[in-house]
Amino acid sequence: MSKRNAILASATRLFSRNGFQGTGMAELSTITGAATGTIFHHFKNKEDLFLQVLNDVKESILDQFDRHQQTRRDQKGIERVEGVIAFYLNLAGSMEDQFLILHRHYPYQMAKTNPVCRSHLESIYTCLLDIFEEGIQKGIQDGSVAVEAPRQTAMVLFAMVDGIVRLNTYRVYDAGTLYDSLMVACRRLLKGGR
Amino acid sequence: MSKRNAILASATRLFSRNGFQGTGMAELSTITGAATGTIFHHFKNKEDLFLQVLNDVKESILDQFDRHQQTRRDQKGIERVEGVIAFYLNLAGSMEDQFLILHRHYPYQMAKTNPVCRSHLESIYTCLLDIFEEGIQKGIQDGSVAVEAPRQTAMVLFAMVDGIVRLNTYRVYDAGTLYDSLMVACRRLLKGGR
DNA sequence: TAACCAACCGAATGATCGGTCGGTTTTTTT
DNA sequence: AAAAAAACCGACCGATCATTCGGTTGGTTA
Repeated sequence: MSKRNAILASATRLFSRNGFQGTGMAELSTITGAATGTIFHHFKNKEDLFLQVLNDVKESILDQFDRHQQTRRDQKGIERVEGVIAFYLNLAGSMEDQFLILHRHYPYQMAKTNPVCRSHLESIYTCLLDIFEEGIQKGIQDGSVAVEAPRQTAMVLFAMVDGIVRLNTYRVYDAGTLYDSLMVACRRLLKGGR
Repeated sequence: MSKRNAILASATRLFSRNGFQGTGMAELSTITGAATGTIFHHFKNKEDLFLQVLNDVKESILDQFDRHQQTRRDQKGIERVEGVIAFYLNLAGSMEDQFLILHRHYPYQMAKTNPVCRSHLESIYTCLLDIFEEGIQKGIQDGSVAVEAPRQTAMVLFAMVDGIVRLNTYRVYDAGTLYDSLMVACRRLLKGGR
């Protein structure tokens, strides 16, 4: 692996575990075996490095979901939504570091002043919400979903799923057993009262 | 106001806005007008200061919810839950700094090694989940709520509400218009399929 | 082979960090 | 009023921070 990629990989892990301010270039240098000079040869500063990491996070997450969207196109709307949720929960487990970066506060703080950062975050959330909404829309058409406002419902649904992932990450409570309850809640929410 | 309280108040604001590592004692000294020596006279170090802040956050949030629980005891279960959600959303707006600290990552990281920190966080989440669950239990008894697992449902409900608050804080999307959708989702979720 | 260039190195830099300490002022106690 | 205690001050400390810079290396091009 090239030094540049090694730096990016380790930076992803450090940023996710220790945050932006908690990650030191000296530490990164030790772990990767690259001199500090080398790091700054490839990335113009710490913020630039973080943006590259965020860009990779964006691309890998979007890539995963795009690939998932290609499968099982024959399912009913409600089944697609349930499939997306299951995929989301699974991905949050297998791409822990990437999701942890998104669950930290720093990116959103940086997004206030840095348009590149903001753009990455918007791309990710737009993609995720679109996927949820698409399933809902399809469900409305085939009768498997009964809601009035698809976009808002997609947001509420996303907030719920992502909230569960967070509860699980924080480990204040064991939320690992909540997946079934989450699915039940999803079905009730979409099939609607009455 | 005493210097100690001024330090605590400013520390709450700084920790919530800039995080633990992003908050400097020199900055805190400038803002409060207290010399750095004074800060360390009242708090033995930065971590201790943070724990005091977190303790205040815990006490004020628990106090607010305890007070809210004393009101409208005649309501049906479903109405109580809806009232709690409305109160939660309202509180997240009026106690922005306190909620922001809870939505940051640092406290949960610190909780892994610091039992005092962990205890504060557990108190808060236990209280909140108990309140949600209590409403659900009452609803099951009076027939206004139909779910099978009250505790798990309380967690899912909490994840949903807190997720909406986060979406609103991050401001990647305007979630301010989601409160109605959230209430609809809550009702569907509790009144059940069929 | 000479010139070039990107990758790489690590010592050095100034700024900033959390934290200390000896001393002064203010408040409380007696 | 005297003494004790608590609050407060700010210069100072060593460590660590992100970043710089002059120089070396190894492969590619002219």
